[in-house]
Amino acid sequence: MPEVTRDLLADLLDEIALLLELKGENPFKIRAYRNGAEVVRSFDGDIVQRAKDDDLKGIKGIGDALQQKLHELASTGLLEFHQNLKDEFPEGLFELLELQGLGPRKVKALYEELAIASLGALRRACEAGTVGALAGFGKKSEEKILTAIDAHERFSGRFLLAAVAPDAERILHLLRQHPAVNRAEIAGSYRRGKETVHDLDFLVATKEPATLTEFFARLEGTQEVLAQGSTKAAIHLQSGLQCDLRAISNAEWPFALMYFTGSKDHNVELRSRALKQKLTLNEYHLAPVEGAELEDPTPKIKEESEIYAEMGLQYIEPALRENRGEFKAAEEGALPRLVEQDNLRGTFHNHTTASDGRATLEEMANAAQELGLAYLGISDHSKSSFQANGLDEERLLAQVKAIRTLQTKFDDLDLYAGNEVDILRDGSLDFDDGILAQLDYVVASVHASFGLPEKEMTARLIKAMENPHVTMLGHLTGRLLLRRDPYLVNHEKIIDCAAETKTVIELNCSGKRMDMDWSWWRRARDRGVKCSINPDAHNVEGLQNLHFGIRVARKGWLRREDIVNCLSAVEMRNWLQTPKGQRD
DNA sequence: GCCGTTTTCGGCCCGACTGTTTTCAGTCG
Repeated sequence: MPEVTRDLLADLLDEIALLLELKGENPFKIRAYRNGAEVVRSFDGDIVQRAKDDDLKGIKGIGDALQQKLHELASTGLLEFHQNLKDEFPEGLFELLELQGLGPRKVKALYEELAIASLGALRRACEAGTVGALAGFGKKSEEKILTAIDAHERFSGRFLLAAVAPDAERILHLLRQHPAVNRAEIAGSYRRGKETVHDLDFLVATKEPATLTEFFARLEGTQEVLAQGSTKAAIHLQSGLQCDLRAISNAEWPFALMYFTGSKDHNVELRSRALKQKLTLNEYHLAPVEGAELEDPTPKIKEESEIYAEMGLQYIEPALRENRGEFKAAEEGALPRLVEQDNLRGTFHNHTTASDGRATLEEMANAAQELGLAYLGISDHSKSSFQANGLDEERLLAQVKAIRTLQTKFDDLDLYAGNEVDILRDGSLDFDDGILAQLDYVVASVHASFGLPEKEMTARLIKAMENPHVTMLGHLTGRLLLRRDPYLVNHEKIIDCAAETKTVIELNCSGKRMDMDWSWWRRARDRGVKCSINPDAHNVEGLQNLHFGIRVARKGWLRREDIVNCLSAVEMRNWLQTPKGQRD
């Protein structure tokens, strides 16, 4: 039986939704399952235990049917309803659904009419012309499907935030320079600060929309034009990244910016709130519903914030727009003042050539100074990470000495000597306390034995956090975005333990990690856990990732006061000298 | 399948683009 986790419950509900779509079920039933998955993902509490105990009553979005199914799944690890559904379709259909332009209806038709159930079979059928003969398909469809299969094979379809940022900012700059453009912005998940994006959504306010879609379709670096109309265009860049453009008028700007920023769930909630005020909201206006005796607020709204104001809400920052409690907070005027890039004063988890870094201690220090940081912590790997040339006791103590010596060359940059110490399989640490006590701080991380069951992995991390020398926990789940799944950890228990032991949790903002995930930070914050935004830099450029760390921290509702590396140099010195258990 | 300060039944957000169609279905966001 697979281990039952929150993600397992949520993913299974999503999969049911997909299967029901293939069956052609009632779309609202499908939505109910998708919504249920989201409720499970964002539930504040031990949803797995609640499901096991059949104690889900009263959770909004989880009705009788989902309660029963979640209970069955959590207590047995299986769900008969899901198994039966799954048996109706071959596995390969899921792959077909990932293709651009193919939805459940078309996949269903291909399967039922032509028995196509794999990418290979689909490619052959398109090449043979049998797909084009199908009702609802034609010559063009065959070509598009073949192109989509090619794209699918080349790219997984998602990209790291850090990887798309250069293209994103380049194109935004070009749009803003265009003489017919009044305003331009990148909306979508990029604006919301998601750690990976599927595409980039550009928005321009202009009097000449068709000129802009034309301009956009001819951008340098374009591999292929997917669509080009009078107000909308879509391209594939050579990197495989899809970029969409919407061209709208000045008057529509605030509505379109909000609409295309999403998230989808945020928009749905906003629209339904508008309806309760007898207003209808879309990407063009906020207008009274038909028959309502109300003044149309549209003409006076010039900025996004005024839409929220009109609906009696505090302005909700894009980072928070995930329908995870931001509406309730905005209603109560209780939204946090989010941390900003300027608030950051230093950083801790960084490597040098002493282990697997590519820059020397001195190069890293110079780079930190150039970035305007007030302090820099060095934490190379410990001896068990032999693959990363981890330091043994002798080399570590020599490094501490080197850091103290280098410090004499810097007046306005404090250097801290730390270590990224391996948490061994049983939760003990790679160095004994006598060694750790000689360091300014310690990051404790897992680098091996990823496959432990959740309970053991959680106990392993908790044991490490209970060590008084462990300042912070490094990359909590070890995930590598788009490459390696996180190992199993009970986030709730880790967060509670961090609060109790005053252990900081790292927000590892290496582009491929962004770990702990943004969705957990609000909970951690509410329990008084502090965050350290660390780039896990292995070279000088790696320090730049702090910028993305701030974006993800904002997404996690974090304020300046929740982040230890927003402390000033003096405050940090005091903080590190205070025994762990007595720290704020 | 979920939900209820209009409702326990009848709603559930909505518009642009494409291709296959002659008025619309499917997909996407």
